[in-house]
Amino acid sequence: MSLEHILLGMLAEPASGYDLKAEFEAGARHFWFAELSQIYPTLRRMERRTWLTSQEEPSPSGPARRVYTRTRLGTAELLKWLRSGPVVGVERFAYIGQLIFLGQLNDLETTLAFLERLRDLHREKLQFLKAAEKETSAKFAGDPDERDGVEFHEHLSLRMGIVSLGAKVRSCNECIKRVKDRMAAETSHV
Amino acid sequence: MSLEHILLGMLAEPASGYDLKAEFEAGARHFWFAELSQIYPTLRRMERRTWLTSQEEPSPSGPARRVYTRTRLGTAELLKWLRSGPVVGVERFAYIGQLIFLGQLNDLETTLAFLERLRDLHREKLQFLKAAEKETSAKFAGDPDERDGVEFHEHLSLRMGIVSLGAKVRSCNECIKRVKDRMAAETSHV
DNA sequence: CCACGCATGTAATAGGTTACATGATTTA
DNA sequence: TAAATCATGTAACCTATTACATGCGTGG
Repeated sequence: MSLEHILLGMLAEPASGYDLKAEFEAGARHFWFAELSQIYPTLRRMERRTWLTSQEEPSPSGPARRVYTRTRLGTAELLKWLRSGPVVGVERFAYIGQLIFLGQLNDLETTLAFLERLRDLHREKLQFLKAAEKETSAKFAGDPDERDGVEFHEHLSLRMGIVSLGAKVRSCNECIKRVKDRMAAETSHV
Repeated sequence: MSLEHILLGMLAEPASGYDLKAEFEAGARHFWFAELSQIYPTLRRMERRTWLTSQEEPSPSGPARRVYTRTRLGTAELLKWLRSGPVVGVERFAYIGQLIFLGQLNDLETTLAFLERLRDLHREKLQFLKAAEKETSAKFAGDPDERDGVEFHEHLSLRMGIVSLGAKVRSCNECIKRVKDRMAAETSHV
């Protein structure tokens, strides 16, 4: 399972399940996501495996927080995962299937609307990543070398997301052009 | 669930579970994948819902085949799904997390090896898609307008995959360059 | 007093993988 | 006769989503 390893990575500093969920919402959302109802039992399981320890802490506002700390064993497991090479799981892109099957409808107007909507969805995510990059690069305006290792790697991951989402937007635009050309060709020689 | 809709789309022509699995292996693999042990019960469920009907057919080689045919109800469901707009599920990219967490190791050699391996994995998939595009575009060398709607849409989906994977390869190369620059900067002013 | 944010969890269900079971026909 | 391909399925398990339950503290 990867969620366990993602949580190990996020637990460089001690945090509660609630904190980790907030981190998914705030920034990690572009590469992973988990519900609280999955996070809580997963943390418990990891504690049983002695990858984590937990302490209950009173909260200034609300019920007691259970704060998890990564153990040496947990850190060792994380390193093992990182050194095992990139984990590229099976990818499932329903919208690519939809695009293919729209051929059975053969209504280019619908295909066009579909592609424009898809482009807008990609564009929204792209804006989010670009905003995040702008925010961090402002901090290192003078000398990008000042970034520490963690910040440098975070920046790499943002660059990856930005380049790859930018291409998705462009690929939608390319397809939109192809559809428009085909529509024009159809009306002209019918 | 999307697998049901993917199968509906693939059943433009009657096919068995075994056939559908083969189609996933051959070409649909770049956007979806399912095991036989998931396909068989799913087809049965769809039949109970009257989206499909099935007939047993003797096989020339091997046990009887259960061939599924899409009903008008199944087709209606497919169209409903297609017209509901692009389905962009939650994306989980473990390797982006790994790249971020490699910052905690802060061993640029390991990051470099990771990125090179990731690029090679993306490149392999890209080669597969490019080969598929070449194969089909050879068929329509003279006039691309000769493609029917199905072939046209299949081509669009290939273009999307090629542009987007190409960008992933490039984003790896960009990151590799950044890592090398940082390594050079480190050795020079230490 | 009610809504909202903080905080933890369980239960039921759905989606997906791995392992196992069965048996026919073809090819080496 | 053994292995490979064809063909269908079940069972156990893991992963993930949705719905539900509980309760504290703060601000309107």
